[in-house]
Amino acid sequence: MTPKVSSIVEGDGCAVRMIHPEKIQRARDRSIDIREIHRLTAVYKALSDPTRLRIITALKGEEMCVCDLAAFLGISESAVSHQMRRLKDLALVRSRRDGQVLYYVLDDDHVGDLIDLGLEHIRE
Amino acid sequence: MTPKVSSIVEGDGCAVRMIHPEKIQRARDRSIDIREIHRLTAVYKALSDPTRLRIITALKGEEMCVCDLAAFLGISESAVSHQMRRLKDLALVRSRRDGQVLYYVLDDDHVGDLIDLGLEHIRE
DNA sequence: TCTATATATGCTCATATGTTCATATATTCA
DNA sequence: TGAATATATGAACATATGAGCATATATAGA
Repeated sequence: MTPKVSSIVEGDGCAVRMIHPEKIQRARDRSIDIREIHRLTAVYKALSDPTRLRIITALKGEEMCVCDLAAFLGISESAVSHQMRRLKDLALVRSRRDGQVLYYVLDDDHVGDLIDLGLEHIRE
Repeated sequence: MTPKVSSIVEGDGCAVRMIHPEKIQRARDRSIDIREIHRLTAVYKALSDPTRLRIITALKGEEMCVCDLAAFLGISESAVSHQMRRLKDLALVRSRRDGQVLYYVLDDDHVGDLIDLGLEHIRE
């Protein structure tokens, strides 16, 4: 099969080369809304850092406070706090205050599931 | 419940503050091997960029070549090629050559599952 | 109110990342 | 073999990111 190049000219005047216009059209048809793409990448980004991933796997078991997470991870409490803020902004964790201590928990089972599925992938 | 701070001194001579030593121990007990952590973060990192995520969702439907992906995404073929290399290094895609054209496919159903689960998470 | 403790925040720096441009490689066809 | 096409690669650059330090806020207890 010899593919034939078809070129179209876009609105901005730039020629765009495409070999299979129908494939491109189908890709557009099944594409996910760009806002969802960005929210999705934000979630994966949260899981894409070793520190954050270790935090999340730790929280998969039970709630923990900043101080204990810092001891578990071997990094400063400030660094943990920065990461917790990110995770909180993404609604992956939520906190519960008991006196001076903030306990963090996973906000959602999906997060744990994502990690389990990822593990399954790399272990196969 | 008033937590009591216990401090231990680590091998390097630094005092580490911990409120719940038993929580830290349990977190250690259930912790994932650090090598797996890094492989896992690499996979999530692959999904954490809008361009790559759109590439993967496009390939969820059918195989596509660099040229068509570039047209679909609206970015240069070089940029696509760089990303395909990353995805290939992570074994998320594989390629099939037909003449001058390289067709990429998802190498693994898990990747698609990861995305579906992520979508479920953000849509709930 | 004053002090101690637990966590958060702003700033900064080193490093990582994504894209572009120019160039290289690989394949097809004349 | 030489030209054209499809993709890959390397260097450069702008931006993003994670962590540390200093400082701020919040809560508890004296």
